Amino acid sequence: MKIATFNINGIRARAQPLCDWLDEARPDVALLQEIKSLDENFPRALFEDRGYNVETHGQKGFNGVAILSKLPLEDVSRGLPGDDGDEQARWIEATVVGERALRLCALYLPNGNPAPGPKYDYKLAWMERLHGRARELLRSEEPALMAGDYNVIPGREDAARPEAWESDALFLPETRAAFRRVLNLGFTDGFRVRHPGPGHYSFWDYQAGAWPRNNGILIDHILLTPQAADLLTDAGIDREIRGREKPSDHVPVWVELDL
DNA sequence: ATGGTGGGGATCCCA
Repeated sequence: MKIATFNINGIRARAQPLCDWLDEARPDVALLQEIKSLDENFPRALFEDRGYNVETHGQKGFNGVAILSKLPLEDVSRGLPGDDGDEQARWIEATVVGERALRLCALYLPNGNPAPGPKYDYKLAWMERLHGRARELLRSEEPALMAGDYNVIPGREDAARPEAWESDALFLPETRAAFRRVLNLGFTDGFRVRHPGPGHYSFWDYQAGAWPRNNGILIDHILLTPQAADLLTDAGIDREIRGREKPSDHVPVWVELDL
C-alpha cells in the first residue's frame, strides 16, 4: 500500500497538477494539506471518479486537510484533541483496512513565524497536543502513521542552507526539540530511515529562485508506529513535479507498506 | 536590509 503526503497549497489552483500526479504515482492513500477550501467546495468528484474515497476537514481560505483512499475509510475523526477552542483545520484521521487495519493521521502543523510571538506559542502548544495524540497511538500497539507538513526542519542535513533558517520557527532549537520528543516516543521517520544524508527536500520556496538553485528543506514527514515501521518496504520523494506548470511549493513524500 | 512569489479572498492575511 502506497501512502503519500502532499501539501497542495490550494485545491482550486492545484486540481489539474494534483490529478496528473495521482494518475501517474497511483498512491493508494493521499494525505493532503492546505486544501484552502470549505468541505462543501472541495471537488470530491475529481477524486471519486479516480476511485478514491474522500474525507475532508476544511476551512475557508486557509489550512484544511483531506484523505483520499482507494479502500474505504472508517472511524473518521476531525481536529487534533486537546483544545476545543482551536478553530484551525489542521488534523484529520481515519482507518483504512487492507490485509490489516492502518490508522492514518494527516496533519498540517502551524508554521509559527514570526518567532517569538503568539503564532510561535500556538505552534509549540499544538506540538504538545500532537505529543499527546502520538502517545495514544503508540499505546494502541497497532500500525499507524502521522504524516503531513510538520513545518519542522529536524536537522542541518534537512536544509540546503541551514544557516539561513537559524532564527526561523521551522528550525529553532525549541521546535526541533519538540519534534524529537514526538519521534523519541518510538516513531520511525519512514522516509529518513530509507534515505539518510543530505540533499533530500520536500519544499522549495516560490521566491528567490529556490527551486532552480535547489535551495530546499525537508519539512514533510511520515512518522510510523513500530507496528507500521515493521511493514515498511520503500519510501521516496516525487521531487520532479516541483518543476512542472503551476506547482505547489511542496512535493509528495511517500512510503510503501506491506499491507 | 530588502524584496523576491504564490493562493485565497477581499482591498490584506498567510506562507
